[in-house]
Amino acid sequence: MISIDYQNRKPIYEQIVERFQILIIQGILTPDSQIPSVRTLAMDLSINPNTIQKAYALLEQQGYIYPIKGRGNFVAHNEHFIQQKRGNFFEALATLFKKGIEIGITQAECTRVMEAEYKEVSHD
Amino acid sequence: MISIDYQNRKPIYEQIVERFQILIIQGILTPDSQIPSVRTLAMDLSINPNTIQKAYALLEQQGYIYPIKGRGNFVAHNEHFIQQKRGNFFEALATLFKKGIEIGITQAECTRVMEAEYKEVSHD
Amino acid sequence: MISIDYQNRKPIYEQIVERFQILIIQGILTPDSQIPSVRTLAMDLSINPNTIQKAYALLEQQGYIYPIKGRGNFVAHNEHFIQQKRGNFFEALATLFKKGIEIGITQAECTRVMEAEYKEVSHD
Amino acid sequence: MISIDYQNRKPIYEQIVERFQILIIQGILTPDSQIPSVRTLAMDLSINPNTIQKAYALLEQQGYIYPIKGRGNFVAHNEHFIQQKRGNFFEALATLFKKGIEIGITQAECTRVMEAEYKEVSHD
DNA sequence: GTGGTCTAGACCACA
DNA sequence: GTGGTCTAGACCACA
Repeated sequence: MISIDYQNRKPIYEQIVERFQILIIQGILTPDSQIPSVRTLAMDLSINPNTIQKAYALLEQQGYIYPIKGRGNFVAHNEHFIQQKRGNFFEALATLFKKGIEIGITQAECTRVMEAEYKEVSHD
Repeated sequence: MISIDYQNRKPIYEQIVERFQILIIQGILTPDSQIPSVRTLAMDLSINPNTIQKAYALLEQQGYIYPIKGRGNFVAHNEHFIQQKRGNFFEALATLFKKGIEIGITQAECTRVMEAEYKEVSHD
Repeated sequence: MISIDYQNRKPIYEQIVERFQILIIQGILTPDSQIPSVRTLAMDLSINPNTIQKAYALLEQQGYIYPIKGRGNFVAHNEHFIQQKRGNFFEALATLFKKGIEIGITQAECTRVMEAEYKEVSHD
Repeated sequence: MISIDYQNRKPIYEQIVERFQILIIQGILTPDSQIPSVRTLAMDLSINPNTIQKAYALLEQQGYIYPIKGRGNFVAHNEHFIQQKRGNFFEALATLFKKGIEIGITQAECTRVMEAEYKEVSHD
């Protein structure tokens, strides 16, 4: 369920954080269910445990997961972070539109891209 | 015309590169016009000449500017890179929409953001 | 595998870039294999790490290598750049013949040089 | 008769030197004929007189021209430098073939380029 | 004065 | 340990 894209310029720990965020928001990982241990996931992805550690620390800090000492990490039940994610998205979108406007991209061109992406989904 | 945002996580040299790209694409810097010398710009922004050097080297490599030895750097006349920039934008936009879809953002919500940004521009 | 010619007027970083290009094109450095770290190579050649950094940055930009943060740099698998290199060669060759023609060099003389070089190789 | 290519990475003074060498070798500039003064040529090409000065100094040093104080610079009559030029050419050609061999260019491919260039000339 | 190369050395993020 | 960014400063070729 977690995979790493080494071509991606984003740091690995960030990729892991985002992947878990999406799985939790989409409800694929349900509240109170256990997530893989640091060691297990590190082995599975064959990356440094420090990296997983860092990702889990961030997820905990953001309220996505909670630890139980000696047992492991579990998905929190908190609807709050969906709003955070949505906020981040809208901010990123607005920033991108600003950049597009700077280089002369028209609204019509953006609409075309948007429709293409959303149509693709409705076919699934 | 060039300013640095130290809050920005982007490296200084990248900020400079992007700023020049926009000024050139928008036609504010016209072909064959001279851009500030490495030393001058370094002084103006009070940063190290090496950092400017790096930015200029990238701009040259991407075809935005060309150097004349002993004279300085000049804006190239190449319509080619506008297309590159546009391509990058559309790719980034599509990627962002994909992310939005993953967290349940609707097309209507994206449209609202888009219209807000484009209306702001038409008011200028 | 990498050596520097201080007599050569070419900058050190360029010599390093070209050396790696050849090693990669010849398949001596295979795709996904790791190349020496910036610091290691700098120590081995007893030059400044920044110079290696610059060479690696260029190789990355040209698609010859790709970095994994915190791990190192690796040879990319891209057949594309062999064509680039070939193109560059043919262009350089044509330019040189034009110069030869200007000073009255005959085709027969060029052929003689060519055969000498290619014979030398077949003896290896 | 002299023109400068600013796109060319070669320094201007070198371009001027080479251009004169060719004109002299080809006999277009005949022995004892006067070449333009430093100032005149600098004006015509609208470049720095220092640059012409440097070019003429090199040409004199290589025996292509000789100065007469108060009168100007004149073409020398020396068949010697044609041999030099030829030597340089053959050396450059051999070096280039070596590079081509390194990246797997065949002799047949080189021959094709050579024939194309020489055919083009015979049509003139 | 102009850009280009290089060294020495610091500091940071990431794994 | 690994690469990436940046500063300070020197030295060079070129115009």
